[in-house]
Amino acid sequence: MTVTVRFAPSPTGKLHVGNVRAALWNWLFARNQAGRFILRIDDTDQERSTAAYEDGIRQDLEWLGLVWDETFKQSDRFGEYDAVAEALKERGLLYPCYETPEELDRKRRLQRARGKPPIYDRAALALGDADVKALEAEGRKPHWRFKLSQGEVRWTDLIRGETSVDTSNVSDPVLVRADGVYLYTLPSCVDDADYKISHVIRGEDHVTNTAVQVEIFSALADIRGGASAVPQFAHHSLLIGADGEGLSKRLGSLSIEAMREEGLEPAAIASLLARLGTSEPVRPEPSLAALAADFDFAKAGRAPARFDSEELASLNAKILHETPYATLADRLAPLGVEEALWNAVRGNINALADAGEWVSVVSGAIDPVIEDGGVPGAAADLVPDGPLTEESWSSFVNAVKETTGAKGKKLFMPLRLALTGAARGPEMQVIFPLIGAEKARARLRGERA
RNA sequence: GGGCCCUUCGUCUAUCGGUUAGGACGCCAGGUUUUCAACCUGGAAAGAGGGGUUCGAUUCCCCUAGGGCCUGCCA
Repeated sequence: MTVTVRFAPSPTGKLHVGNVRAALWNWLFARNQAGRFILRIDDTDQERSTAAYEDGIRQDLEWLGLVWDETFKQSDRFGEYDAVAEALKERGLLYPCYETPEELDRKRRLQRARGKPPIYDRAALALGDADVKALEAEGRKPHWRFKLSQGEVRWTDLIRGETSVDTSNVSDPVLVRADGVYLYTLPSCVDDADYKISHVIRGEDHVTNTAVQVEIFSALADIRGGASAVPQFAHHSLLIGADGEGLSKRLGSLSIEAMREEGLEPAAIASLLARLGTSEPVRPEPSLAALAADFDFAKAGRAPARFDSEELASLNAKILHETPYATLADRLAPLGVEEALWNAVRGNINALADAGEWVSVVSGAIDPVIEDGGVPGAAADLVPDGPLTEESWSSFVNAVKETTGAKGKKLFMPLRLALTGAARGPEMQVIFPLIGAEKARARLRGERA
């Protein structure tokens, strides 16, 4: 059986670290198993779904390199859902309820106040024909709930091991809203079955949903007469913030779009999210292939893992440090960064855009920083003539040392400041020849050059 | 309130009753770079607390504490 997985975002918001981790794990598992990765857009709620969010999601996934083998939208499949819903109604597994949201809310409050779990009381099941007529006469439209077995649902979770949920602790889920909109539960099962999804990989926030959906898969198999096609499940732990608090409340700054705009490399994001919370050490991996190669559910931990954006920043720098010019040429060239400059500065930058700042140092004009004219002034006359090489720097510095008597930091820092205008940067040995003798002399004299 | 899950260095984790409790990242120190970064070497650093079970518990059981998730006509 070929492995088929899906990532199913709702286009009602942006992708963030949490859901992109689910996408990544699905993608990596598919790649590891030579399987297929499907992108499904869960847009049954046409009111809340927007084309802009959908485009954004696709753009983010492509940027990360999570290419899909197939994609579809749930809004194109209402006919399938309708057919299943009708069949469920015929079997009495999908029943109409007439409570308003306010009434349901009141019931739940009451149950809590009495120390009882807020589980739907199935009052609608006791309604007679006359009751229903009266309700409909009031103008009420029903919403539809799936009748749970109220038994134990078990599965062997690829991450959590033997897992069971007693569905008597769960309210019968609403599958269809009063306005006719399908909630995510039913379409998801229908699609998973129709697209032969073999593994459902998602966060542990879906564990109870899984129990419910396992029952729906059974009903589905019953309706369609085939063997039950319940996928395998893998529920990964969720991410929490570096401070140990849940991530869900403040995902704004953690959107993939924001990270892209900050200049983070997709490989850095993937390197962290693929292995955070696993026993595999997080290390910079420039390619998704390497991450896919050792992807294994057995390495996943069950405890929530902390997501730290500083860790991401440091991974980003390390990945840049080892990336050759050719790989990034299409992004570096527009910044005016040529290969020699890239090789000179890449070990010293945190974000790709930082390389652009060195362009003006080597080929543009900068204002030199002269704190004490002594060393630079003497050095200006000692800059060798002609083209500079990597050897030029040490002979130049030695000459300055002999002339001025300065050494160590007092020798070096004034030269760096005058020549580059900054207190830190790549090795002067490589940056000096790129600056060239002419600019070097001018800057050492304190002139803008 | 109820249900489920979790708890080993700062962080992610290994250990499947007997270990000097290992690794990675970070941190600290030294080296190197005549500076910073990078790099190299070394070092410090952990079983939440309390009860059991056992010859022996980080490991198995219970309680407590702490954390996460669910408890929607969201996904």
